[in-house]
Amino acid sequence: MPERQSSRKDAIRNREAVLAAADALFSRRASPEDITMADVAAAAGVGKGTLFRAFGDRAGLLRALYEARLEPVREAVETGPPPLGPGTPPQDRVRALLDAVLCFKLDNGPLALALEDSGSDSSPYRADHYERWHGLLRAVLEQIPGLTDSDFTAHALLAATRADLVEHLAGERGIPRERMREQLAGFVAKVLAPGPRPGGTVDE
Amino acid sequence: MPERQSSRKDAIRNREAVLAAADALFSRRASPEDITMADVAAAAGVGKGTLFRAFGDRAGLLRALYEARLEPVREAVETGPPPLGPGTPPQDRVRALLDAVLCFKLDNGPLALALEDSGSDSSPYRADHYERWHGLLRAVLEQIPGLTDSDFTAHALLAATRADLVEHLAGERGIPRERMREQLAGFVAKVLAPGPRPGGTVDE
DNA sequence: TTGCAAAACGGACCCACGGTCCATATCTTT
DNA sequence: AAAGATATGGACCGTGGGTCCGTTTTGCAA
Repeated sequence: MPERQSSRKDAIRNREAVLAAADALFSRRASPEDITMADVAAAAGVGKGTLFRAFGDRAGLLRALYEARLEPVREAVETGPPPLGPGTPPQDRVRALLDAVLCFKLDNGPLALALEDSGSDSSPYRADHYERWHGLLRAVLEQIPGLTDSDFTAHALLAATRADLVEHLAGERGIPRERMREQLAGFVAKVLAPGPRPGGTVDE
Repeated sequence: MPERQSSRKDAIRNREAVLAAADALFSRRASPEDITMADVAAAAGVGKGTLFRAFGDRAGLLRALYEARLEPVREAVETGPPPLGPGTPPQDRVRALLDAVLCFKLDNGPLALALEDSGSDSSPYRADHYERWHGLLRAVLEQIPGLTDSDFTAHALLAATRADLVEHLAGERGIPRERMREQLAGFVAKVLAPGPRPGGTVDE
C-alpha cells in the first residue's frame, strides 16, 4: 500500500502538482482513456516514478482526484443544511442525495467514467466512495416505513446514476441537465411511493 | 468493418473453433480480463491472425459470443409463450423481461462482465444488444397507463441488472440467486405500481 | 487432373501503456 | 558540514492488443 504521506516538502509539492495537472487534463474533455500516466507526469513536470510513488497506480491517482472533487459534496451531505444534510425527512433526503450524485456525475463526467472502468480487477463496487454512498443511502431508506430490501434498493437507485449511463444520456442523446434531474426525481419518487404490497408476488 | 462471412470451409471451421474455445474459456470461471486473445487463439488451435480476421477485435469476439448465448432468450422474448413472449400484460412482461436479463447475467457472469467493460472507446450503451433490450422494454413500458418517461425508466431498470452489480451481489456478498430475483422483482413492482401522483412532487 | 488466382493461415513482429528500477539529487537532522 | 534518509526521473521491462506478410489451402476451370 504505497500511499502514506511524506513530510518532505518536495514530495508534497510534487504531489500537488500532479493532482493539479491531472485535474486539468481530466477537465479538458477527452475520452479519459487516452490520458496516459506519462501524459499526466509530463503535464505536471515530473517523472513517472514520482507519480507512481505518490499514488501507487492509475486507480490510486483517479481515486485521489475523485475524492478531492467529491469533498464539498461529502461535507454538504454529512454536516450541511437540509435537504442534503441530516435532519431531513427520509424521502426528501433520498431524493436530494440522488440528485446530488447525478449532478456530480454530470459535472465530472470524464473523471467519473475513468474511475468506474479503471476496473482492471476491481469492480466499482469495491471502491469505498461507492460503499459510503451506498451505506448512507441504505441507512436513510431504512427509515422509510414499509420499504423492504433497502440494501438492494440502494444499489438499484445508485445504478441509475452510473457515470456511463449519465454520459450516454447527456452526451449521445443530448438530454439536458434539468430534464435528466426531473426524470431521475420522478423515478426515485416512484420507488419510494408506498406501493400496494411490496414483497412476495414472485410467481416462480 | 472486417466481419462479413466467408464461404471457405476452413474459414468457417476456424470461426466455429474459435467461438467454441472462447466459450469454454469464459465459462471456466476466471476473471475475464486474464483471458487474452492469444489464449483464445491457442485454445482454438489457430493463429492470432485468423482470430482477428474473423472477429475484428476483442470486442467483436465478445459480441459474437454474447449474441450466440443470448439467442435462445431473444427467441423466447420475440416469439415465445407468456410471460416472456408477446401477448402478455405489460406489467407482467416487464417483470419477466428483467428477470430474464438478471438470470442471463447470473448464468453468464464472466462474459457479460467482459463485454461491459470491453469499453475501450464504447460505452455499453452503444452496443446493439443493449439497444434492443432498451427499445423493447421502453415499448412495453409505454403501454402501461400513467407511466411517464418510459425511456429513462427503461434505462434505470436495466441499470439495476448491470453485470458488475450482479456479479458483486452474487459473488462478493453471496446473495443467492432466488433472493436476488425476488429483490429485483420487488423493485420493479415498486416502479410499476400506480403511485399516488407519479410526476410533479419535485420540491426544488 | 492439374493449374492458378483468390482467400485464409499463423506466428513473428510492432507499439502503446502501466509499472519498476536505480544511480543521482535533494532534503533533514545533528 | 556531513551523513543518513528520502525523493527524483527517465531508461527500461512485460504484457497484451493488433498488424504484416511469406506460406498454405481452397475452389474454380480448363
